[in-house]
Amino acid sequence: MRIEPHSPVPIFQQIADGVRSAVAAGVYRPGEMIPSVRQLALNLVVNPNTVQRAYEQLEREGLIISRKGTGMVVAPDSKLAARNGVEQSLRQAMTQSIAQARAAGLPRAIIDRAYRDAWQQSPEA
Amino acid sequence: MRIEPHSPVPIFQQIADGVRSAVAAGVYRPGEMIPSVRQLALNLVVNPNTVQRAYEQLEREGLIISRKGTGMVVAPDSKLAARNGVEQSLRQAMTQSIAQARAAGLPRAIIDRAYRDAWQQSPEA
Amino acid sequence: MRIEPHSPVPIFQQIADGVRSAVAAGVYRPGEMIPSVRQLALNLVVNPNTVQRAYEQLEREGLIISRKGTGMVVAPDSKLAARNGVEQSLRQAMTQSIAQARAAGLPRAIIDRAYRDAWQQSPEA
Amino acid sequence: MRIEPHSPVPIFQQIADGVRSAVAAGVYRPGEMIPSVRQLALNLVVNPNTVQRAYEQLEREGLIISRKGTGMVVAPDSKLAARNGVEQSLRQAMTQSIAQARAAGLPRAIIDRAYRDAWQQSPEA
DNA sequence: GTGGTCTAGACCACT
DNA sequence: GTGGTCTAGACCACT
Repeated sequence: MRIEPHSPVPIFQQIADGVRSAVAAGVYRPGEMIPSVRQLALNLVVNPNTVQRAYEQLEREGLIISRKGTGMVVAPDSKLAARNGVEQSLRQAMTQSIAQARAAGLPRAIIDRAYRDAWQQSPEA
Repeated sequence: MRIEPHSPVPIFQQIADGVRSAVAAGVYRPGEMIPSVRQLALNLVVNPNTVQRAYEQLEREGLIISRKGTGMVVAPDSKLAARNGVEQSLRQAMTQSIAQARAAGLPRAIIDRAYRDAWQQSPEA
Repeated sequence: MRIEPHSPVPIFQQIADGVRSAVAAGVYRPGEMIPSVRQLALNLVVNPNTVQRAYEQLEREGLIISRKGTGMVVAPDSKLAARNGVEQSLRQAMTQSIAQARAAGLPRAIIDRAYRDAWQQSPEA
Repeated sequence: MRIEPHSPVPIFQQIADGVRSAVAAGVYRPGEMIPSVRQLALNLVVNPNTVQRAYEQLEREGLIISRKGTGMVVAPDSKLAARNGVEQSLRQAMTQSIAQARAAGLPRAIIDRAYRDAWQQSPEA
């Protein structure tokens, strides 16, 4: 997981997105523990409070469960929920991108090609 | 043009994107004037300073030219430049969206469907 | 609104409860502004971050709306929502108190008297 | 006895409350032994240190007495003391709940109904 | 001035 | 060591 410090997307949001994605991909499975607040903060070279905020959001979403003194555990049935969350934000981004492109008068051929090219550039899962 | 005040994308950026898109679509043509800072600020319910910042960015991009005392004019040959700008940001957004979805393990069928659905939801140009 | 710094209830939670209560009571009405983060922090002799956290929670509950550069506004229809929130936490506290008292074998007469006495001690609204 | 791990009330406090309630109810009688630290920790799925802290508090209150090598014994005359402790915390909770509800403008009818409903929901002693 | 995010550093409850 | 809360202080976007 990489943090882009100059992105307009807040760092804590990037962290939450990254962990959600990892849960969706099955990197962390229900019942497993995810990195501790302090550990992940060290890895990402980020303040622990920032990681804490990301984890709080994921707990509100029901993806993880916090246990004092023990750590954070991936919630049961969280994989599907995470996948849905990722798909939802994908759809939102797609819709907005395409709407903007069409508003600017880009022809369908151009947009379709952008989509295909994006596929080829993205790393395989 | 709509402003989303809670988006992580700064408002001035959203405004710049919107105007660029309008130039690309030919809504504003080379030599024509675009809305005054105050006028657009009123329309979007936004502070004039914010519009000002957006216009400064577009001027740096060469899409518009300020004429003292009269206002901002669309630069000659700006339509193609605007189109290219819009396409570029489209490609960037697509690439990032798809990369995120694949990282989360979403299968191609899901992503393709999201793309098709996004097309149907977007208003015709 | 008073903060009890040694209460086990977190300060930010006490602040959120206090503002929710004020909205429910009609002290702040829909469309009106509530004290700024910094102002309330000064009043309560508390760090601005702590107030910020309380306001974030209220925004998630839909009771208030934040506007960058302007301040926080009470949401429309928020009074009823706030009242419901207060009533819900009242019921929860009551249920727990009574359950504990009965578990300890306190007779109904004692519990009823505690309830009546509590009424007399509480200040009129 | 149930522990709510996410309650703002510290776990050791919840445990102390539970044991005090049991003594008040006569579940544990003067001279009898209460569960060992380890045993109760296992039951509640809690760390022994936490139970230890709860017992220390009860010992300070004079409700239980530690006998080296054998365990904790319920103190003589402790039943009445425990009852008084439970009643006192009941009154405190009631007073605070009602004060909060009235501050939020809830009418008496609503509060009375919450009280009656709480009675019906609580299990018989 | 106003909200939003972040760092640095501290203390608490719990394991 | 682990999560949860809080202070002090800074910078950013927006009004």
